Amino acid sequence: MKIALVKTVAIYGLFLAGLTYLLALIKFKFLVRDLSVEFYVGMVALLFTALGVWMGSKLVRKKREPVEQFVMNESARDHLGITSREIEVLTLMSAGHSNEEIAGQLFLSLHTVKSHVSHILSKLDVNRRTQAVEKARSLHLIPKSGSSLV
Amino acid sequence: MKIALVKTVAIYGLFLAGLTYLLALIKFKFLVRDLSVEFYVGMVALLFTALGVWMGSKLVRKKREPVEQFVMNESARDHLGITSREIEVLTLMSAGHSNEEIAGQLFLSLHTVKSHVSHILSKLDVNRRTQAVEKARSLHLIPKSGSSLV
DNA sequence: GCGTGAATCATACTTTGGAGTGATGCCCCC
DNA sequence: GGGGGCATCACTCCAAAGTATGATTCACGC
Repeated sequence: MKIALVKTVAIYGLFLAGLTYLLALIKFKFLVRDLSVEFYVGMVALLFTALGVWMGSKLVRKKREPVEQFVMNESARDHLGITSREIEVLTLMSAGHSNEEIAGQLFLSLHTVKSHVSHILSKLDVNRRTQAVEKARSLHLIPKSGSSLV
Repeated sequence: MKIALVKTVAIYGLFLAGLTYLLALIKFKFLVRDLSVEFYVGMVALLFTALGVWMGSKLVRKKREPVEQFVMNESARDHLGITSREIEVLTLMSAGHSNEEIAGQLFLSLHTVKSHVSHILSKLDVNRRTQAVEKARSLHLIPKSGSSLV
């Protein structure tokens, strides 16, 4: 994470240096002091401002993008003793599926699904599936609504 | 919204112009062509890059901050014909409350709550409360989980 | 090899949810 | 002043969810 940031900054730094050199070169090769210095400076300022905006937005976006994607809160899961199979059931529950639909999708009997759901409810210390989904989301055991899963 | 953005850009543009003028002035007043042009250009480039980064991050942040807070999707609500009372029930449903609990909190009979819930389900075109909550969230009829409400 | 725990399926039972239908009072609007 | 939508309450019926308890199989670890 931190290394990637430093690398990005370094790359932009090198890019900046190269661009500066190039500009100076162009000035001496082709413009030969004929153009006003103010105009030249203005061009440089514009160019580097644009570069700065680009670089800044790139850095900011790098910092924010990972917030969107889901990472499982493993410690909470382990602490509550919730198994991977229960997470599967929980995920389908959160999509609004009935026990019977979950049974169909996971190739289980309705009994087994009910058993899993019961365990989930007791482990999350709630007594309704809707509450279980709420709690699981707030504990980052399952993604927020709207996220796509396989 | 859009006006504020334009205003911000205009202010930064003016600031840029002023800074350019100031730099040119300084060059002619005090450095008098003694310093190498490359060094001068480098300074300008650095300064304006920094300005660009600042400006860029400012603009990006302006765009992202309001995303956090909840705004009701009025058009969707009106289009589906969902009433304010139904939104109240929906909100409590989304917190995982049972019909009886909702009845208690809103000082209603269980029958009335069931009636509201039925209307909500048919208006949202679903047949389970968990799905209704999912759909209502995705339509921005109710806040995402974790948001605080009165 | 024996205990432990996950995953599976089962039976029996209670509670909650949801569909269908209908009634009443209220307010707004033509 | 009558129709329409909303909010409220009511009753029935069936489906789904949840509780309780327990059996079986399998894998893992000491």
